[in-house]
Amino acid sequence: MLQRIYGTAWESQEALEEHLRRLEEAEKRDHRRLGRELDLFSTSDQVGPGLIIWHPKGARIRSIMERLWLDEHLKRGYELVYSPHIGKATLWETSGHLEFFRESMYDPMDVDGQEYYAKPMNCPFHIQVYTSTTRSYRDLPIRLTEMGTVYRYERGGVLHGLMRVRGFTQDDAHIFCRPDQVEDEIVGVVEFAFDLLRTFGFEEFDVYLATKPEKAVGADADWEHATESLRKALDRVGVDYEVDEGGGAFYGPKLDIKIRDAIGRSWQCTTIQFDFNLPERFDMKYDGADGAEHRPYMVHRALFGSLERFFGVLIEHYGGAFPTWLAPVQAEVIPIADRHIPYAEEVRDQLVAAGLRVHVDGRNERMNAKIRDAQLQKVPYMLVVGDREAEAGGAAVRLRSGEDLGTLPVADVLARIQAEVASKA
RNA sequence: GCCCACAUAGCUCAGGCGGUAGAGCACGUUCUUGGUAAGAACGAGGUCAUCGGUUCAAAUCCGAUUGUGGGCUCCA
Repeated sequence: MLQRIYGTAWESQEALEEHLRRLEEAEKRDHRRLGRELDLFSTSDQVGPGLIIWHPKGARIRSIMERLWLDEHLKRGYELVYSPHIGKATLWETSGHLEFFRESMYDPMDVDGQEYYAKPMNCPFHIQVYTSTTRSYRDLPIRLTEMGTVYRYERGGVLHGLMRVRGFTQDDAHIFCRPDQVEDEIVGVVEFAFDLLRTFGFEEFDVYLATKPEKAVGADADWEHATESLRKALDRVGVDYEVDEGGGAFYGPKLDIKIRDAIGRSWQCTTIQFDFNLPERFDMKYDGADGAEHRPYMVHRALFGSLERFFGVLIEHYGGAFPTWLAPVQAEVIPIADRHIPYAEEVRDQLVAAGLRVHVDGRNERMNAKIRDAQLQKVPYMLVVGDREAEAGGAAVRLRSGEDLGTLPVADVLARIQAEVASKA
């Protein structure tokens, strides 16, 4: 009989204690625990493992992420598309997914005698946009983006909270361009990625450039050009990276960005991948200046990676204490006694009218309990209102750090929160 | 998918070497109307994950299934 025994060894008592502290810190930040405590999301046995139910507070944060995502993409020349969640077997035969990715796909459903598969990736659909008409070299680059929800069969033992799931939404985009545009496109994507990740509070990154593996499709010259453009782009943007020799996908070289969270853990989110396979399979082309047909370069990229995973990382990074611009509830108005509820609602209405997310704690509890609960919910601003505040037309401001700002006019409270939101601090 | 462990109230857990279960928090009602991290009393809430086996009797023992956690492998 075989028995597995796990153990760890430490050089010193201090090293062990440090390790235990980290474990404890990680447990406090565990997104599954915070997801429940802060009422952000859940999973349900009735729905199925690896399928995420976004609750109002989690969905609030997601919608903020999605708005930012859309604005930034439109600013950067991407065009928004939407595609269906299922597609015919022939589509996945053409794409090669049934040949190479079948074990991650769910069994097909029968629709009028045709087999349809839930999509594990968005690319074939975006390619349909491209191939729906003839393309000129003047049309390129074409950048198509979509919050695309995909379904992948993941083995039971690997599922984990939001980090590894069976249905997830990618902030997907596909860039189709000419060889001479590749480098600038990659620079654009890399800069975009760092901008976006920094906005969400991440400062440290590990970048990996994965090159051609043994088994690969596509011409050597294309691989070289693509890999070179990745290198050059990284140099131009000025980031350090490691080369993962032979670690690319069979269809193209790639660049992965891992982010370091507040307690030093590393998470894979952003991925930028060339694809020499799909353009061939779907016979994508454009008319060149020379009058001949050419194959466009294709780049897949996801910056958040998946919204689910990124949200999980965000929760752990901030330990649930989201910055004000992301916080599902930005301010909790705390009436001291029942008679202050109408005034509390007035304050809330003023702030909500100005676009803030504000809630009144009108429960029959003592102010102390309401403050405690708002603290535990990690609400950035607590606005205590009693006789004095109602009289003065203000609110006593307490921050979740415990700091007491004293009584401020409602207009000042609004200005302060708005400034904080605008700075995304 | 593989190895190991676990599954008792919404949450965190206790108990139960076989005779149908408890606490704290949360929830409801009432009292209280309180000035910066938990006011009080009362109440409701569980076919002890599911299915099957052993037994006079299963929440408890056994098996399977499902789910969860940790690890392996793979990925967004």
